[in-house]
Amino acid sequence: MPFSIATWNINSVRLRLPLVERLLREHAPDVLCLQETKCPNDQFPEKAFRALGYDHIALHGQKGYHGVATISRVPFEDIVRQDFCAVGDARHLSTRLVAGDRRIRIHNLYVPAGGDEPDPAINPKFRHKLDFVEELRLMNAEAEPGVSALLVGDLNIAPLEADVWSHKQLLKVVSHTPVETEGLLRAQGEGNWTDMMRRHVPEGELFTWWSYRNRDWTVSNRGRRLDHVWGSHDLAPQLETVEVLSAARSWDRPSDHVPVIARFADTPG
DNA sequence: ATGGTTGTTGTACAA
Repeated sequence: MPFSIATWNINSVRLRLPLVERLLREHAPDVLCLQETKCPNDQFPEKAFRALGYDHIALHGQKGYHGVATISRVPFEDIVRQDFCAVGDARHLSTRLVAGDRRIRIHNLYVPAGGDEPDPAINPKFRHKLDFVEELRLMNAEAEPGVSALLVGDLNIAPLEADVWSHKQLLKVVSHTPVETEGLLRAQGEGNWTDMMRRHVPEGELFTWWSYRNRDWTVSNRGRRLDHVWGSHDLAPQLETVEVLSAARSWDRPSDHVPVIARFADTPG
């Protein structure tokens, strides 16, 4: 059985429920990982997802800020919520499910944005972001024997030069500073993760986010790749496609992030 | 160099 997963920073799941429904109707991923739901668990619009065949819903929400949700057609075997940096933020949600002859652990993550000033000595939000990425180094794709792994979400860092519209102009801008990009790539390597988006599109610009602070995002195309799909190495040969739904940036009242969908083939034999 | 927009909440703050 093939397997597909979508990740999307939705920036309020209640406000943009029609957009999420459109994504599920038109692209029908097996699993959808949402970030920035900004929705307490008891107010999550579960009915709308069940109506579309997504009966299995794992939540880690909080009022007003952050919040992640994992929505699935297939049941979860296990659900874990990790409190990164022990500050009580709802920024991580881990689920495990069966897809064909595989078991897959899925980490859904929302890394702190980090504020505007890229100096941890004077900006506590940036300090928090760097600490969060440090903790991410401990998240290993091979942590569970016999279980494949995916790590998706808004990591709020664009690690490669081609992940931003101007490498030079963003070197001192939070999301693309060397301390962040090096930290993220270190976490990726130490955790035995494959960057599935770059496996599919090794070179050239690849963006998933365009600021609201440009009236028309298509004119200057000043994007960044803040959203990611990482997988355990065993899943890499199974990867068929990664699709960045850039068109969603122009949907009615859009999120500033667009969905990313990865599709995997069945294990041969 | 600066300011630009959006969502939630409350008349500020985070992104």
